[in-house]
Amino acid sequence: MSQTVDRALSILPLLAEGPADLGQVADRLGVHKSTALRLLRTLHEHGLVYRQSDQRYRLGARLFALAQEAMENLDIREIAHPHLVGLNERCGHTVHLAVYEENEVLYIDKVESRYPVRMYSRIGKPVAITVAAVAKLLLADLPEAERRPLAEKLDYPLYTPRSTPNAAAFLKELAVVREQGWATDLGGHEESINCVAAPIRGADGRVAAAMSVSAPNVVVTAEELLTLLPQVRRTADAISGEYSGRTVPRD
Amino acid sequence: MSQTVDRALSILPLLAEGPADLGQVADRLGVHKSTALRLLRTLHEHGLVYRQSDQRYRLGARLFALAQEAMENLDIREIAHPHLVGLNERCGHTVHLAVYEENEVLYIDKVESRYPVRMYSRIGKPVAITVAAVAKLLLADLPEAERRPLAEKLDYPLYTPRSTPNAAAFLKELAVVREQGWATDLGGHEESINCVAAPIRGADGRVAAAMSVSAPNVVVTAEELLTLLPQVRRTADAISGEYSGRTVPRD
DNA sequence: AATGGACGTTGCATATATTGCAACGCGCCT
DNA sequence: AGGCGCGTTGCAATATATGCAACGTCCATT
Repeated sequence: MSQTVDRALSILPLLAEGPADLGQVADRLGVHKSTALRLLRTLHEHGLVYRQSDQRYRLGARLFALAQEAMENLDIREIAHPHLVGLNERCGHTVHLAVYEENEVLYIDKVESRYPVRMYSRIGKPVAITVAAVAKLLLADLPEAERRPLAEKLDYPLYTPRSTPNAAAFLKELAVVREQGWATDLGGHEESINCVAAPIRGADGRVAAAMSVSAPNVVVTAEELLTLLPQVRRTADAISGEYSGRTVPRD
Repeated sequence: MSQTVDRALSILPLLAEGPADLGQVADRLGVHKSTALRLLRTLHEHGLVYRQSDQRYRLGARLFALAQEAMENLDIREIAHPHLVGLNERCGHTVHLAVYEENEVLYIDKVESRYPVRMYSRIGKPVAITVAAVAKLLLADLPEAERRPLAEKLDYPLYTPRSTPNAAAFLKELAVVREQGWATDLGGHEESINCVAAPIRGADGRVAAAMSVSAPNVVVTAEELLTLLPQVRRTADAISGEYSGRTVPRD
């Protein structure tokens, strides 16, 4: 909509790939070097871009600060955090909190497993949307008109033989998940990792976030993990109650 | 330099404070609503801004993703991380990694204390530059021509009675730190928290990053914490060796 | 030591993209 | 119903971003 801003913002993902010099940036934007220079300068003034000692540009520090600050203002995260920690203390496994946003599901909080074997994930990173238990819950609650086109637009990478293979299977799974009110990922993303997840609902009853407990096979079997389901649901419900303003936090 | 981009980017910190609607954004930018709308739309297309269900804008998902990617490109972080974890396993306290960038010092990694009492800090957040042990190391190594003006430009907030009071005291402290090759913060930021820090150097001998161990008085006294100094320095040196390509990581 | 090239930077004229305005549509509350 | 607040759109005016060409600097090559 705004060409100048559009160009400037296009620089960011470009630099996310790695540092680049002025010429490279100008080329990839398809603009004159002087134009690229001025855009980079503006980004620089705002701290989004940093000029390292070899004169090349890379993403800047303020980006972290902004992301961090924004995180803190996601109030669902604030409300949920103590509950996630509590659950982690009780069961010991990795606990995740995720939300849906613009065709993506992303982790916004995480409490690490207290077992030595941990799973790989990062808050802020988009989730494997076709297999993750939290993603199933979040997508299952989308309006039909949004869910179907999205499902058909997605890629269905076969992380493992148990990964969701295609849109049809995914939509079927989502229907099951919506019905039962919880979801699992049994080795669909990484062969040896299982997850159980439950939805967190806002005042309007819509799914506002989802949380999960994950553990590798070497620590607990899938069956054992499933015995935690009631605990996970209780925790999610507690968060829902607080988030929707029905209950107050206990101190 | 570029008015349009400048305005657009000014929206980001504004939204970091919390969600805002179109009118608020326009007011704070000092532009017409229609202008603000178009800027927000462009930011939206790039995923930096998200429109929540109540129509208000807040920072979007791609910002998190970008911040993450930017982090990953800081290769010093990658190299240092296992060392930080190792040190944390040995001493149990909170371990921080920080770098200097554009008149700021910021944490880029952190391993949480294993004691129940933890200190408050966030990666991505600018550090209390006048008192933090890591900041002293990073600034102490700046060229004189850069260090002095910076020191004089800084504010010297009195977090505690032991905070660095002014530029003169700070520059003196930096000279000591540069000489001895390590730094401390003994209750200068928060009354009950002490830190010991050591520098990480690149191939050219310049300080590329700094790491610290922090613990509250209730866990260990300042004297006890200081006994960890050799360990901290060994860890920092190990990272330096690997970062500068002199040694190879042991696996 | 001299030369060539690559790269970043600046001033300037042009044209294009951005701006503010005014009007419209929509939902909400009185 | 009617008025108000808010977001949205088309348009004309002009402020603004753009590409160009020239310059400076650093580095590698002859």
